[in-house]
Amino acid sequence: MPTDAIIRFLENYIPVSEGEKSLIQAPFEEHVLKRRQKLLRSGEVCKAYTFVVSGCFRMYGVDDRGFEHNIQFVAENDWIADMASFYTVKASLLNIEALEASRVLQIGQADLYRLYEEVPKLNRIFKVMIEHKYIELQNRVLQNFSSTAEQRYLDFLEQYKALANRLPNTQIASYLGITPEFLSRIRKNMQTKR
Amino acid sequence: MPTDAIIRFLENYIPVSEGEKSLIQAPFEEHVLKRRQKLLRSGEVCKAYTFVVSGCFRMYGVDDRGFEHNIQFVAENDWIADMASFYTVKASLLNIEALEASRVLQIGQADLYRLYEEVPKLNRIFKVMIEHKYIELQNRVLQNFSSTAEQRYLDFLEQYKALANRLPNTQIASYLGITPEFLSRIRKNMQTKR
DNA sequence: CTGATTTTTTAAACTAGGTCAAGGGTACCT
DNA sequence: AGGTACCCTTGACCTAGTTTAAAAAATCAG
Repeated sequence: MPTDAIIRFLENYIPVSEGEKSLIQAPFEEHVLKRRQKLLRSGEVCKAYTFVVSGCFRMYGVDDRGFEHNIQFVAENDWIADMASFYTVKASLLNIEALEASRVLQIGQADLYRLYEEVPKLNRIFKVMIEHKYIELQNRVLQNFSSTAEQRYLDFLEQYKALANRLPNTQIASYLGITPEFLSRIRKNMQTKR
Repeated sequence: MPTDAIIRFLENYIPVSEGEKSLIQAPFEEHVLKRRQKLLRSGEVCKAYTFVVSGCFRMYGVDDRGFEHNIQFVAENDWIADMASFYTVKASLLNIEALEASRVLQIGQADLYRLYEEVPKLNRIFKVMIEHKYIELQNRVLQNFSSTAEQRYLDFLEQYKALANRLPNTQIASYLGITPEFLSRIRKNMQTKR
């Protein structure tokens, strides 16, 4: 069953009984996406919390000049949602797009809130999960202090080794907040250094 | 009682019974800080979750060249902690420093975890609280996309009107990721524009 | 296998923001 | 009242990263 992956994920935090398992698994719906297809478009309300079974997504915003800026990448066995939009039920400023053909499981607001009631320990699990997400985001902010773009690129490669190979450099540049042209120059520079 | 402020804060989320109130209030310890005094130094483990009763703090990191970068400001009726260090019990990369004479209430890890058991609804409240913190941090990341420093400064003034008046411009510059000199130039420019 | 789309690289001109150095203002401590 | 520490501003010069444009390389869909 594809929802087994969710249970495995949750059990990394706290064990879950058989009865709870079926309660949890029931409301999730499976979806298959092609490369480039979107889970969320800015302007829409983010109506679902998404678990990635396979594939890879980027979450990005668009600035006033139309440039895209990646905020995070999410691959298999992780969750993605625009929490700001999901919890406030307001239009999202973000987009979520598949970078590869992907398979996901989604749960809507109403179902998730019902689950919180039926399986109260989910509050604890999701609290911890969001703490992890917060820490990850804070590390992203901290990383941006490393003054030069080259250092940030090296940090990125170290932290997301596995992912980095799957991502086009244009996407990485957008994450680092530089142009693809400049990233290309950084890479060239790094070669001649060693 | 100073811990009443905490109850008022929690009741913004979910009502709390009298019995729960005293359970919650018991473990908090009050501390008074002078301007410049630190709640947390990088290298230490963040051992306490702090509620600000009055005053104002900045959380900042220091880059490899010794420059400080403010990550967030927190004023009265809000919480501050380095979650990364608090929850992982590892050395923090951050500092927390009073920008004004301040009064705080602190709870340690062990006490907080015991409280989560005694008053399970705190899991729900803290989950929501951390969601809010996450959203705030994500907005910070998004705001940084507004390409020019001037736009980011205007956004900051709009979002933190009240706080902005209390903060020296050097601190604001450090938050915006620019030098105080350049912020000064932006401000001069804005005057001549209108 | 092939044409089409996307990605990566190069290079030259340009700009936002940084650096360094110095002067003046303000607030607090004693 | 006077000193010390902090804060804000200004100017001249410098550099990391952008822009634009164009071509080479890689990847994808049919």
